[in-house]
This record gives sequence, C-alpha cells and structure tokens, in this order.
Amino acid sequence: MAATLYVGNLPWSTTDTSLADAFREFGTVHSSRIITDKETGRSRGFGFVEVDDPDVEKMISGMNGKDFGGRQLVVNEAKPRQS
DNA sequence: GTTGAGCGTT
Repeated sequence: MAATLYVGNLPWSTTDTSLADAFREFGTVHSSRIITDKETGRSRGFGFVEVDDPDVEKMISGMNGKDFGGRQLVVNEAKPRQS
C-alpha cells in the first residue's frame, strides 16, 4: 500500500526527483510530484509524495520541520482528493 | 532574473 503526503514550504527550485531523494532517506518513496502553476508552469512551492504506509509516521516525524534547500519542510498527511 | 500561504492530475 501507499499513502500520500503533503509537502509545503518548498524552494522554487525543488523538483520531484530532489523531493523523492530527500524522503527516500527516511522510508520508501513510491512516487513524488511537485505542483506547478498551470499558467506559468513554475513550481507553486509545494508538492505530494507517495510513500509506503508503514513508513508514513517516520517520514513525517523525520522530514517535517527539516531543513531542505534552505527552507523548513512542512510535511503532513495529504487530504484525500477523492473518496 | 519576481513570489511564499497552501492540499495535486491523469
């Protein structure tokens, strides 16, 4: 199984790859996506990371508030987009 | 060449 994590306060230069690489240190990362502006195509400063279910707590406690690219990461369980 | 609260797309 996999759970989705919300990640905010990201630097503009953050990519899905760099985000996944950072989270991979605390658990298994299935996939990662940075939300980009539909008009400009630039990063909105937040994204989502799909991680293994048993690793969710470790990812949040390990990455939330952690320094990343000069900014403090904001990690939380993502709200369900659809039921 | 910028910005900074906030929960995304097939």
